[in-house]
Amino acid sequence: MPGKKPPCIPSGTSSENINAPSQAVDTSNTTALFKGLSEENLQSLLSNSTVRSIESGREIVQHGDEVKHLYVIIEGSVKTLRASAEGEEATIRMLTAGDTFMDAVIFMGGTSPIRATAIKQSKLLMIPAHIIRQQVLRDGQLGENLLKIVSGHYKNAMQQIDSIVTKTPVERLGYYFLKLHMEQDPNSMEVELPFQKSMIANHLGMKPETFSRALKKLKSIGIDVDHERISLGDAYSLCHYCDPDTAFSCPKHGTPDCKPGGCN
Amino acid sequence: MPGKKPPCIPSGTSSENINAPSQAVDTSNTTALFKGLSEENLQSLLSNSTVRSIESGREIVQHGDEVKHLYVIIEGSVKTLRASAEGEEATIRMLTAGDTFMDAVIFMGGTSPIRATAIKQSKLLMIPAHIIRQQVLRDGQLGENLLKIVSGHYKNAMQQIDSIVTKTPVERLGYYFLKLHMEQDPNSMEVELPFQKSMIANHLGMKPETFSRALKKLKSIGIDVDHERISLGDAYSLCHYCDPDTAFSCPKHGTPDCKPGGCN
DNA sequence: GTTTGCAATTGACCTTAATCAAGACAGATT
DNA sequence: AATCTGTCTTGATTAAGGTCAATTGCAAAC
Repeated sequence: MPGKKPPCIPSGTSSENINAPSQAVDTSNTTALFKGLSEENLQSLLSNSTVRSIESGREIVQHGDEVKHLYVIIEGSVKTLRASAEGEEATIRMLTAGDTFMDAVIFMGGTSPIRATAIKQSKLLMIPAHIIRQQVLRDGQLGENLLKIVSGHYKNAMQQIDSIVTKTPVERLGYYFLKLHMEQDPNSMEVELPFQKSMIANHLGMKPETFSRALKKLKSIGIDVDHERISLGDAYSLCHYCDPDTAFSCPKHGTPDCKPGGCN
Repeated sequence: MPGKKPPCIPSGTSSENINAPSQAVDTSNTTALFKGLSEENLQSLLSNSTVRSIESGREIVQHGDEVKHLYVIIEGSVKTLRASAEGEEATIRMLTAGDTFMDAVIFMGGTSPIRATAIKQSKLLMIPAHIIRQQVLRDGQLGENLLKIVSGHYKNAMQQIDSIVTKTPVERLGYYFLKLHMEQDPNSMEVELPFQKSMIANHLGMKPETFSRALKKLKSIGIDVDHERISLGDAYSLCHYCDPDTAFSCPKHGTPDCKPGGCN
């Protein structure tokens, strides 16, 4: 396997390190991490943190690194993935502003089982791992916030497993679109793909070619994708791909037209 | 899809409910959950808990249930899984004594995205979810313990995703055997399958037939499986299926014979 | 306006694991 | 011992998705 060699360059490269200005971080909508923290505890986190800019494509954390920070994305996007020695990748999460990562890893013990890569020019808030670990013992609210965050990741991972094992590529794609639709704007008939198609394909456990063919099949039921714009035929066209779990948080749930995949 | 109907009978069936005798639970080796808790906080958890026996095959939590307890397995085994309406299942975890479940779910918000089923006659300690949530805010140690547990689950889920996406069935099986080998007894040349083969097959994202054929291939490299006994040809025969992450916690790591899958 | 580069698409082909259908085997029951 | 039951194994076939290779399309760079 020549050619595609896993990058072995030490990270921490051409990136400016600024000392954490607490005003640089919007603590209100940025994250569930800071929710409900006392002013004192919040400051204690922020005053120890730094902000760092990183350019697209750079590795933030490598497989096997000792993880020294919890990261909050201030702007840009990042993906987390597992990569095999053969160069094959399995994308775990794709993140945008407000998301955190390495939040779970710092409680795992041992080195990082995942890699994190910037997929856009990004600005990251870095909170030292030892500060987090220390403060969790004192601040129950922080613990609860982290538990909610990590549990959420776990839930997504379980859905990802489920998708890959039990669903066809077309169904996986439909399900992914549905979730995008719901988190972006459940009333709009347009959805936007927030990431590169090949990256989404990998996240859904399929090859770009298969992704492309799946798009074609969705077109035949009224879901048209032009570049990164998805337009839905009618408001219910994605409902077929719904699962009971997602239905629960859907405004259309209960409507006569709501027939999630399994109920028929 | 006739025949295999998803069970829609309310749970909470023929199961004896005993009021939590704290001496019924071995708090020392049972769980990471209780580790380092003050006597007072531990008692506060246990005094509110109940113990329940459940027979093999019974549902403990169904998809969509509101989850009212965190469960600790005192004896027996349990699996957690996601099931589609078509009757297809994706096994997430397979648990034995000392393991906890619904630990993450109670922090997710909403109803349970997974099902839990007893796969052996089991005895469970049930700690009310509201007690846990409440106590996390007061007891940082409990929060840390839960974070470690849930992060561990997340890590396993990521490895599961990775396995299914990037590895062949034989590799997945080898990897699974390796992990069994390491957690059971890294020095023994014998490993025991703790679960039914068809269940392991599902957990690894393959059909029982494929599992069976994978066993055959492993036999040709000296890993022989007779019923639930796995015997290894030599101590390093599973090393080929190792990943850098697992290598890290392997006693053989660093040995000249240690060549994890990717290093060659 | 042309060129270059990358992502996405399309088609032809092939590999792999799922499917379907028997058959083997062990453990329990009588 | 004989039957039954469920699990596992084995073989033949199929279909889904991967692979390979060529092409399109767009956007940035020249």
